[in-house]
Amino acid sequence: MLDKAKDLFWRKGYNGTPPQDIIDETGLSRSSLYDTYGDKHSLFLKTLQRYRDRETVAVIEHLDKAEDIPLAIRQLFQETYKECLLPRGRRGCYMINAVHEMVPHDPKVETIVQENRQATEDALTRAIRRGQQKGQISRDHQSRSLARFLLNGLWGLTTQVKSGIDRKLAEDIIKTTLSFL
Amino acid sequence: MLDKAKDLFWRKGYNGTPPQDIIDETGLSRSSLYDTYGDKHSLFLKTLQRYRDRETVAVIEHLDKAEDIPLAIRQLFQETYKECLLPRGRRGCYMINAVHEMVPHDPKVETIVQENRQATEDALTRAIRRGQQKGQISRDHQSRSLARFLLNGLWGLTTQVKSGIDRKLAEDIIKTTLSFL
DNA sequence: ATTTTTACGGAACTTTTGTTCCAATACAAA
DNA sequence: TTTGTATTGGAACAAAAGTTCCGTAAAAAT
Repeated sequence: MLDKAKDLFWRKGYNGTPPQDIIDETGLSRSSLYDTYGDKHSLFLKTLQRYRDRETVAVIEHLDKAEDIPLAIRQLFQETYKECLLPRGRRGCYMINAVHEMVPHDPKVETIVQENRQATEDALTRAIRRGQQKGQISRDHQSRSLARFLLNGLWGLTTQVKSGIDRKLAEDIIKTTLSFL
Repeated sequence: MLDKAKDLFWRKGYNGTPPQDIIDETGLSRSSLYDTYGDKHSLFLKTLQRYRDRETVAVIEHLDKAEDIPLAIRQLFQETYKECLLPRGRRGCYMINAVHEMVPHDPKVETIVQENRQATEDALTRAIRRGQQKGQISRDHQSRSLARFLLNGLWGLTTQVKSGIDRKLAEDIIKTTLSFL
């Protein structure tokens, strides 16, 4: 159920998804929806937390378990690219959509997004530090600065994909970005 | 008038700005608003075109006139940072807000955004090519690839600022990104 | 088997949103 | 001065959004 609601919010945004759509998509009754999840805003928060608990945690594990760090980072970029496109058309990244639609006027969403951002930066930093120790990644910059740089490129990529760039362009961006490691 | 409407859309988004707010902010009467600008969507398109005709054109001129290319690019990043914050709080970049809120389901907005993106990429490419000829910028990558890379970093930055990163973090990202030129 | 809890269908209600209409007023051109 | 043209204030409307309520049915617990 939460996944279906998440999918709707993902593709059409929070404001673009009326309760009726959620009811149609999930098959849940109107009253059950409100009884179980509270109002629409609470429901959205639950889907956002669910996203963090699944997707973000998976990314962090992926990085923490990686042996070949440059490869793991390349995979992260490529997976992010795919996730922004599928299924059913350009939809961007759930967290970053939330940044744009909700963060400036929604403290609860802001908190989740910032925690999420920080956790990802930390995981990237750990991975890069290990990569530097292994000699897989340049030591010209501090691991944390590189992590921030990569995260910035990743966030840029999600927006570019949503704006409609084609696959070749995306790969050129990824290639150039990763060449600096 | 268009600037006041633009400012509202910028801070609160298209869906977050009801006609009443536009009326209150501009002092225009309800009927004049609809007589002069058509419906809300047409009004939004006009503000977006206005943004392109002013801000984007200014960026392109800035790049095309620059002598010290790395400096000009640094200024572009720093100006973008400021523009995302002021006035009246984090608001991001007008074009990129439009990407997130409108592009996936609005062909007219999509067209404007893509033209805008392409024009900026082209201007960055010209500037980088000149910088490479002058020996100010590394020739390790093609000018167009570097331009795409920078644009990606710029778009990432606008989102990060909107998400609430502080000044130091923004400067670290800018510094690392520009160090690869 | 009976009580308690949970879920459902659907009517109904309040706001908000986006838009139109019209009569009255100001303004410009003739 | 008259005549035509914008501009305004504001009422009014239809549709959509978000939420609540309630009587009934299904499920679980006792």
